[in-house]
Amino acid sequence: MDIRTVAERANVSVATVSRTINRVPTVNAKMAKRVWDAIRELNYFPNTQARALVSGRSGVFGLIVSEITNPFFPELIQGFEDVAVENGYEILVSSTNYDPKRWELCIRRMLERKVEGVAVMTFGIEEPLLEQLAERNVPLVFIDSGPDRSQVSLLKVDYHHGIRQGVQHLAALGHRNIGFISGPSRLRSAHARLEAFTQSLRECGIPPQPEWMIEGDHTLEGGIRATEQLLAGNRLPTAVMCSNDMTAIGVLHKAYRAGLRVPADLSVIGFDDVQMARVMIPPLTSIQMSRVDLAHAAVTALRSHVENTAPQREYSIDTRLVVRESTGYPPGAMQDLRPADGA
Amino acid sequence: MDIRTVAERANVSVATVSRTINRVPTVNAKMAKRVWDAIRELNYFPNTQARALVSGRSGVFGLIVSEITNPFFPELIQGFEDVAVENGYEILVSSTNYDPKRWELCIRRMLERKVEGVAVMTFGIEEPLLEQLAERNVPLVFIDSGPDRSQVSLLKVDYHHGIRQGVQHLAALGHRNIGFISGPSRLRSAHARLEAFTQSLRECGIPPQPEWMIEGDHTLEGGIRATEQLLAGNRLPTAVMCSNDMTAIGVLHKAYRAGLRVPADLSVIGFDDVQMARVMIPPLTSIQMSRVDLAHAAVTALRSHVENTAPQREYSIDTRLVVRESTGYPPGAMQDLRPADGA
DNA sequence: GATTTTCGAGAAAATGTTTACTCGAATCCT
DNA sequence: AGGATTCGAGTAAACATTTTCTCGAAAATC
Repeated sequence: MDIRTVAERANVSVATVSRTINRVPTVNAKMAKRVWDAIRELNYFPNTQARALVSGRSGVFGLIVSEITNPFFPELIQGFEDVAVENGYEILVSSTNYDPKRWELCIRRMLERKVEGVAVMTFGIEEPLLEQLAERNVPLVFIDSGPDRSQVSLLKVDYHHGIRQGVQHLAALGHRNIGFISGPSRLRSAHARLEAFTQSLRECGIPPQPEWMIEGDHTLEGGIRATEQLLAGNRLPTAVMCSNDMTAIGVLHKAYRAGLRVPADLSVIGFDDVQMARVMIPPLTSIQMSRVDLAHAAVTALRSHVENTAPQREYSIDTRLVVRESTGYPPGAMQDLRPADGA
Repeated sequence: MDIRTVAERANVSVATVSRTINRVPTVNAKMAKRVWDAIRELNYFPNTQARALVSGRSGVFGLIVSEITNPFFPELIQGFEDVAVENGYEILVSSTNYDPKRWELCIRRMLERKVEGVAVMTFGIEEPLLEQLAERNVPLVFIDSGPDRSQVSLLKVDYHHGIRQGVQHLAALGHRNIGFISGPSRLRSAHARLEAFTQSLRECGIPPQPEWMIEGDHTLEGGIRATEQLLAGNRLPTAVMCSNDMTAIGVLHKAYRAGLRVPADLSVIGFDDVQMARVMIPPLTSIQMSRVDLAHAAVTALRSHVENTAPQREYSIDTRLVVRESTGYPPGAMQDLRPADGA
């Protein structure tokens, strides 16, 4: 069944059917009704590929994420899907798993399916591979930083705000010895978070301690390893901030293994505020970065490029501290804030 | 740049280029080389929409999941993506969030993009909506149960094996009072799990206690609520099995809130064995159902339908117990298995 | 060596849309 | 009222492929 069938049934030309479907205003209301009736009766819907072929527009946005199994990303994907579909776009999700081979496949898939724009929501970026997209003038959106070029937008995350809130929170509780487990150092965003941390530390008059700045990799295992490293040192910080929640969960786990009580012996702050943070034991204090905002901004940016309505180059995403129970007074402060029961 | 450009460059006809790309065996090796060279030099790749349009094959498989934010699903999606892409298919993922409105949108998206098959990996199924897919002869795969029709395959999960292992494990530890938090009762799979549980219980000579069979909804909140219900009763079981890991994590959380130690006061077993189970506090004993197996079987089933190579109607997926530390002797057994330190 | 068969490459139709162009009718202006 | 203009619907070209058919040349048969 195709548009011709509908045309015959409605006694109009195929062009009229097409115009009706695409809501071209010149079509007579009476005919439009005939067409819509025919469409409903036949349960017809247009063939996307034919449409895409002739119009040169696939109606698909690509979304590249680091790894779909990190709970941060599903929440992002969900948001992206929702707002994309709402605006009539389909999405093509692909995860790189930090593997260059997969990166290549990813890009290739995007290219083959002729996506109209790609949101690169991974934190590590393989610049040379993205060239292929840029070459073909595919609009792109990045988090934090990307090539400065037309057709490219940036989602600037205000790491500083949330991280400063976190540091101040810890400082207010009396912590002076605060560690940080960063993401992979080659990642700009990981660097930015670390930078925000040390700067916030200085603002609070606390000198950063290099021995407590550990490089993680944004995974559970990375968090566990980093904690081991911390435990192996001669002095332990009383609090540790993490570059993401998975890392923080790894820390929680290793602390439990090592018999360290959180927050009595060690306060922990995560970053992202994934759903799971709420039910960790203890519930994880974390810095929230809204996946919905991120997704919304990404789709908006992409849309504004393809439908070129004054494309904005930068969107800003803010972060804020969510205090739960993985942070408390440092050991020796002679107090324990942990409530007996809560929500 | 299109196939014509390649044809000119290679000095052959477009038909030959097409045949070369599609590896039709009749094309002369020498010409094929010329074509491949041209393709490489031009960095050409075929237009998927045109291809799909004429061949009537989109090369896309749909994947419908319940909710992408339940960690079970991302792992499944990842597996599905991997094996689909490996076989030259693209995937279109959509999540229903248990919302009939979204179900409808889901199906519509699948239909519009002309998917060649759909894996319905959600546990609740909206039969009437799926009619639309069946009508158009789209091959389908379901978990557990679905309409008995040609073009439909089933992934039969052997719940019994894993659940029996779980019950036996608990019984061996000395538990006689075992609760179960099921999924929504209208879900066949939830029912199947509950069934497997009560049967296993009987096999161990333990009479099932209706007051300890609580209906959850496969979410964190459901697990929390179910535990509250359990706590409100006059007798507490010494162990509780859950229909999925999210529920179990909710139980862990609520137990922590209520000051119940796991496993000293209450043993907990999950189902699915999501990645996160390993790092729960304490690490969660769970019944594993391999996402990779599931994904693999789903794609295999779909492929065998579209490439109709003797489509198999049923695939069986097994489950097995993974013992961690959320299970131990029941209170009063005067022993504590919890190790001082571990991995 | 002539006729038939096989083989492989090219020409062209077909796929389901959109959209520029065409063209008749209706409206408008003088 | 008659010509110009506007309006809206239909015709057909275009999109990038695949695939059927065609057809010439080479191979095989007698």
